Amino acid sequence: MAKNPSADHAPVVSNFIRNIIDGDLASGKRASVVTRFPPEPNGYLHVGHAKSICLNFGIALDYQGRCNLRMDDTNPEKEEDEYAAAIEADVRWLGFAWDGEVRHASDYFQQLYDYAEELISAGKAFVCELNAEEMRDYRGDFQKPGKNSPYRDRTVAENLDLFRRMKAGEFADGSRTLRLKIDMASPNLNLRDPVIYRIKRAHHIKTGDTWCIYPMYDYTHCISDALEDITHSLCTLEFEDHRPLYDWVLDNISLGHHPQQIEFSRLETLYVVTSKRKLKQLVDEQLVSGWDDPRMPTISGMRRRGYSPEGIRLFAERAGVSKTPNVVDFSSLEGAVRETLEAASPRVIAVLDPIKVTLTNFEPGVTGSRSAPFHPHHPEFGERDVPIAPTIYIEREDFAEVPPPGWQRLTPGGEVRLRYSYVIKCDDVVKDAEGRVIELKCSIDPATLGQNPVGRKVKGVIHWISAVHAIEAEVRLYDRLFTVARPDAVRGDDGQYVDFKQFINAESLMTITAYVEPCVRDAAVESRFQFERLGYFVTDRHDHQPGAKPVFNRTVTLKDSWAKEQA
RNA sequence: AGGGGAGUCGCCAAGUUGGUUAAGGCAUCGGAUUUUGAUUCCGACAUUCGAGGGUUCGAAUCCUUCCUCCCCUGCCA
Repeated sequence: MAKNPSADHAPVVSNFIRNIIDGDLASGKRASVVTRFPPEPNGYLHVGHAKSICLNFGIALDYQGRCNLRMDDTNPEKEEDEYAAAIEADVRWLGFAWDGEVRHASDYFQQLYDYAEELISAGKAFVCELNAEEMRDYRGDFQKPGKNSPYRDRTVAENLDLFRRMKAGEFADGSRTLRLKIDMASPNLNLRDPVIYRIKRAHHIKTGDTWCIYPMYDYTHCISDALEDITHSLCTLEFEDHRPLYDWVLDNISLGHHPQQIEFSRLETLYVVTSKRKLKQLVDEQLVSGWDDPRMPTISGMRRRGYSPEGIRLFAERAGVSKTPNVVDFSSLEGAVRETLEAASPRVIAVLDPIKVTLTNFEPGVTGSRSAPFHPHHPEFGERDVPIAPTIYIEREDFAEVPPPGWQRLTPGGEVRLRYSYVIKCDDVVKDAEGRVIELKCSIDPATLGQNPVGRKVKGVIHWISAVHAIEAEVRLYDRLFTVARPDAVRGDDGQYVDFKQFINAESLMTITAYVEPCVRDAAVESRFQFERLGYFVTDRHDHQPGAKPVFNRTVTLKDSWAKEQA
């Protein structure tokens, strides 16, 4: 058994696919493991694809096999170079390397064509002239068997001639198809003489205008897999009904290799839509800034949001592989991301919603500052100075005039520790005409820098920043894009699905100006930080420029047991 | 004449040639540590495997009846 989990992979969890592979290796049915990830370049990859990527590439890694990246580009009307490029970038960013060059189903168009002639010659395929509507009618339905096409019994010579003329462009789009001769009475509709070639004059991203006939998915996928020596072809549950066709094609052409298709349940997340069509709608209708808007569940959106590849991989692993519905709350993803960010992110202080605090007994030359580590458990991250001055900002929500029970932060007359600095006491609250707190006058306990006060315990610690030392930064606070768990599955009074777009969270993006430590100004794009007590933030891939006013996206907040308790 | 799948703790998920205490993770709830109400650390968390019946010394695993959910009628993938 060639089980060899790579080091960066957590302990391998058994799943039914691994069991099949173990069995195949043990029995000698397979000598090695070759998988593939086969996206259609008709949109951006999302979190569901991430699971499939992790599964396919992860298995190849663990079994010391290979995994191909193959663009399933058989429908030129929907496919674009932009999508293909994004797919490659996303897979690479997730941390995986495909075997050799990127493959394309279109690389095999000639071979696919030749096998089609082979099937015709063997009397197993025919050129049909039924139009789409007639074909639907002839197909029958769940209750009724279909009827044979009137063109089903043409001679091999006639079929060959017609198919060649289809290829040569002699017929109009949609006027003819090549169909397999299987069984119009099959209870599996996929087997009722499926179409395998259609005429479509469309410019193809790879083959240009070379072809005017294009093969269909069912015919293409199995042959592509076989040509690439794939051993285990992993796909989602909705293809289970297609497996008999996958096998039929390979059993009826002169191609020796026969991969095994294995289906698993697709990953679904709550508070998210993952249909490419709906995601495209959000983009096209400008309800988000693009496919990589940080609120999008696309891989590029998650990347821009600041999610780590490690976190996404951890999430995929935790989601598991099975045939039962795999519905996972999006917060599970956030948890996995948070977990990977905890050890990896330098800490820095930022104040998002400031209240001015005047330190009334500040003494220049006497009141001191200390340096603070960039990570409390990793001294190798280094330290920086956190200067104090007579005027500082603290977070508005760290002060309460009338504190709830259990409050550990600042109150009138109360004490609190300034992170990495002194204990202060609030002596005075200054308000404006509307009664809003605009300033706090506090006094420092000079004996508390780097040491605990004697005779009393100060439990609370809050973050703060010196007003003169702080720099401004644009900070984008993101929240979930939808207000309901299943935005695409809500039914109205008439029982019909209501438009998912009406559940868009109006507060999913809030842009603010925050005060941050000056050391982040020169951070490169996609630098991740933990703003202490607030959460993880990343410099924006597109809008942040080192040296200029920083632009941060909030990746995810810290866990907050206090907030939970209050709720 | 319908076909194909799936039902194990709030969410994932092992376990299925029957063998006796039903893995693990997430979440949750306690408690300890903590100059992040974070992290870390300890501890708790399914007499029960969709329901009923049966076989057996013994069943989540075998038989049987029933219930629920998902997918399939593109010249999309």
